[in-house]
Amino acid sequence: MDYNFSELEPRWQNWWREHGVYHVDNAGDASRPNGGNASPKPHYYVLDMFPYPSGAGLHVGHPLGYIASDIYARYKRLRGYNVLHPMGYDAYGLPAEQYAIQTGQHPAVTTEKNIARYREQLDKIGFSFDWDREVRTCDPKYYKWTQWTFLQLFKHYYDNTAAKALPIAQLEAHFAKQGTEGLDAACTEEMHFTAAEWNGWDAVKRSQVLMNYRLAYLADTYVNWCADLGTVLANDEVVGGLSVRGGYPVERKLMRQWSLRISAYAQRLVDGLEQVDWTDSLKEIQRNWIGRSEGAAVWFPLSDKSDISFEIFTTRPDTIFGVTFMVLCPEHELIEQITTPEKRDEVMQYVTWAKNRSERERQAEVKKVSGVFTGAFAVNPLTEEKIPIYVSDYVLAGYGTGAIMAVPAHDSRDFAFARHFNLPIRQVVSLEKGVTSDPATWSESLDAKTGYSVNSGFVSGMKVKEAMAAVIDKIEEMGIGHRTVNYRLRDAIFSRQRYWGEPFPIYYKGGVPCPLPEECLPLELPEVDDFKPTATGEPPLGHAKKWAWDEKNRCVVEKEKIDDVTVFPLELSTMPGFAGSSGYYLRYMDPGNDKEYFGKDAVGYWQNVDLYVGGAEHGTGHLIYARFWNKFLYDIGLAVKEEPFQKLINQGMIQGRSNFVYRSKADNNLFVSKGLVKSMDDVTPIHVDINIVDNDVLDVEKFRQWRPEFADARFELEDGKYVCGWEVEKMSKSMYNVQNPDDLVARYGADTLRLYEMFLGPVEQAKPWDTNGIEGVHRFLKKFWRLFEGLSDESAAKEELKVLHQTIKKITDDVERFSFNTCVSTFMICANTLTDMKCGKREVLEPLVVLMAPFAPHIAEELWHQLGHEESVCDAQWPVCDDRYLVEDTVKYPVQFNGKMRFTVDLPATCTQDEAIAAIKAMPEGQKWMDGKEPRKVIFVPKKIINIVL
RNA sequence: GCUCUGGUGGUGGAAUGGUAGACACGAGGGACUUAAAAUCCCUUGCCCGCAAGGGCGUGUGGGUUCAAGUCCCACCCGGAGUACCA
Repeated sequence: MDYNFSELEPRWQNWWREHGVYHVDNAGDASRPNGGNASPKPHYYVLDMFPYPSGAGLHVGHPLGYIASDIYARYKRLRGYNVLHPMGYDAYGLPAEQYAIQTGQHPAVTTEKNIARYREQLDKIGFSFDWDREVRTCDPKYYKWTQWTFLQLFKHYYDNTAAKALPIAQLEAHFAKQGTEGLDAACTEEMHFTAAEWNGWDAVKRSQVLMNYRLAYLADTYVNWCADLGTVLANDEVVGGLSVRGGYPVERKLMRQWSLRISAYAQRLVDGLEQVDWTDSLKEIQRNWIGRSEGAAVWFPLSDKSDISFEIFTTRPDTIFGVTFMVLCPEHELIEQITTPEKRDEVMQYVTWAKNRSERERQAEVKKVSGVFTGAFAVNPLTEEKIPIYVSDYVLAGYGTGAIMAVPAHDSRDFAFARHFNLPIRQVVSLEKGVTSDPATWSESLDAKTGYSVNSGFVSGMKVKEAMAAVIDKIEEMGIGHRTVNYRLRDAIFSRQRYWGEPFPIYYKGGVPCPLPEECLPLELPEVDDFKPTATGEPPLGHAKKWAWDEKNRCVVEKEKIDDVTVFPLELSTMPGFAGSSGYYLRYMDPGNDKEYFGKDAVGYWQNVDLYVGGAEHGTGHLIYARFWNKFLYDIGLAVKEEPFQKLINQGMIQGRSNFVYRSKADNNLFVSKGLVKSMDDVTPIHVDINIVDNDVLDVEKFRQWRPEFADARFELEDGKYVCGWEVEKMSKSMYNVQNPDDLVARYGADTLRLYEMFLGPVEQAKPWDTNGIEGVHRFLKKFWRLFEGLSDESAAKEELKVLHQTIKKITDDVERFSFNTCVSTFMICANTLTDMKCGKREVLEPLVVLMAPFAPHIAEELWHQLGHEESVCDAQWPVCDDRYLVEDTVKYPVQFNGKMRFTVDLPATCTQDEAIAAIKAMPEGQKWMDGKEPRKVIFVPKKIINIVL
């Protein structure tokens, strides 16, 4: 019987579903249908980044990571683990809403449709997902807990002393007792007040103060406003001044928005990277994004109004003797106060200009120097020198204090500014002790943190590192500054002026945001008749008729009923895409729970994700948010591990491989085969659909049918074939290089697709999709199948068992290190060898089926049952390598002379160095290369190599 | 600019300091067949040579080592991240 994948694959997929083969229980969890499985099995959690179900469906790049994780999940299960391997959908998002604006189709409808399509595609590939645990971020039963977490964030603040989140009530108690005295908490701006002041304030004032501390807070902040999307965006959603989604321009704008005080967790987010098993490059991406830098905060007083001073941050306190000017960012609040009357117009003009520039203009003109003198002077606290204060947009409002001390000799930006405005440049660091030169002759500043201080008072002669410490000590002693750490990481803007997202469980009572009672969650997304902003510029929820909170009856009511007595307006923004994806991995542990986010037993059992697989593009977004979310849930006692993802693998992007035909410029109907193109100037390359090209050979008939304008195309063929050119590009519709997995499953079967995706190369590496090799993998499966046609119960020969155990060893090692491409090769080698040996012994083939099961589950399940088993191969036992079968009597030694390999020699495994040399001397080849000389040195590595140095 | 990656046949890739190119694809040749599909066999890094054999080869140049694709230094090229972060 032939290998009939198209019959066998759907049959087993049904069987798995009917038998609930992929259903997973939490140990001892009585809420599960079968009362829980209290097995002593160790647990293992394998997770894929869940997909956003786009309208285009899956292409061949999406399942790459899913296949890898599925192999590992199945492998772990065969090794006796209780494996959690769930899947769901990141179902809220911009594209569905943009589509709704264009077509009027409700996002819920398109999302539902897209999910169905994704599911259909996923099912065909034979994954071992436990679909009973599916989550969708747009499902009220799910987003109830997203909203709930938001409320907890709203109700907590971050206590730096305790280094964790604590309830707001505790903060209120602190204020009532001692004001801000003794408080070290993360906040938007430093506040100082007494208990008496606090106790005297009314509820509105108190709520404003508390807002300064809440982990989810409402504040006027500079946000990334994208007019085309009609919403604000988080920093990681903007690249180069354009929105990641859609590529629309983004500008800075001061707006009142919800934010998450993720910066409070910056240090823990850095520290946590030490505990996880991620690639160095990904950890580096996160470290860069968090951008921790150590330095000093120093107060500089004004020279004429010494009661006014302002704080700067510097990483180079050692260069304080080289400060020749100060710079404030255009948004700095002191500008108004300090600018001298005669400079006022000029400064205000500059500030207005700088503030109105778009992000993109600013970034595009980084090299251009601009700025203006305020007329005011500061005093260098260490030198008592009077130094001018400038305003320039190269100082950013969002970092540090928005003010700097400029040391042009040792900072390239300050250097450029000084050169432009003709400001003095003073050298205070030199590479060689005491050796200086005239900075006027320099072409660039000396930025390196190495060398020695010069011209620097009491630190002159010290090494830079020592000088830094000495200056900080001095500043602290003088009480004008202190050692400090700054982070680049900004708080995450959490509002979106959008429809298709989680509504905030917040209503406004006299302008004061109030949380909905937790028992009233979820606050369901209302219906609107228009997905665009309202005429007055409100977000789409402004169109909702029933969108007000009745405090008394605790329910959502019609907007007309708003009286600001018992019925109040609800928040009109919705949450961003990362809200729902930040904690989904925890929900999978206990997806049906309607009392809690997830049960204590469930999280106690599964702990955290052992293996997380997904794209590296989430390095600065999702992976930061999720870690933050998890740490917060850890602080409030829900999560049990501080880091959510123990090990993480980034699957490489699959690029498209485009094919081209070459149209003659002289004859618009003539297409020249690639080998016959003399010069690319004579032809126009045209993208051609890869589905009508096979091994770079064009199907000319299909090409004529492909598009009407090619109906009577003529071809210049080589060897009777039209050969196409190719190039690696992004996989996209417009390049006609999108490969749909369904087509391949139909043609070769899911097992072939799975093996082929793995065979393509290392999972983590980016690689072009090229269908050319898929035949080889398919041939292998047919060969493997044929081995079973000669199935016999005879006992296997030693040599046959050796092949088996070599394979067991190699596959086990390679799966452990996620080297799935070499696993496929190993299977091929094994099948080739056994075919040559004509080995159909059950003793050999049965364990082999188990080894294959994670990779090609359908064929494995079929053969497993043909071998007489009733249970699924998923629950078989992973074979163990027995080293006894691997011992060799003889070893084929490569023999090197002076490090160059010359020939090989078969020697007994027990051979000693002297015996080996004697044997080599006895051989004609040995004599030839010895050339009558005696070895000066011999390196003999038993069972590896012999190197003779002459 | 900075950080991280990667650079090996015609192609995808293998090689965890020890025979570079496993395993595949493609290409060439052959067997079976009326023919095709399927299957099987041989050749296939480059150069010299009929062959036996030899030389050269992992981006470039140095180095460490008995031995380097692998480790170290410098440089060149591609990809990704980030970008006035004081």
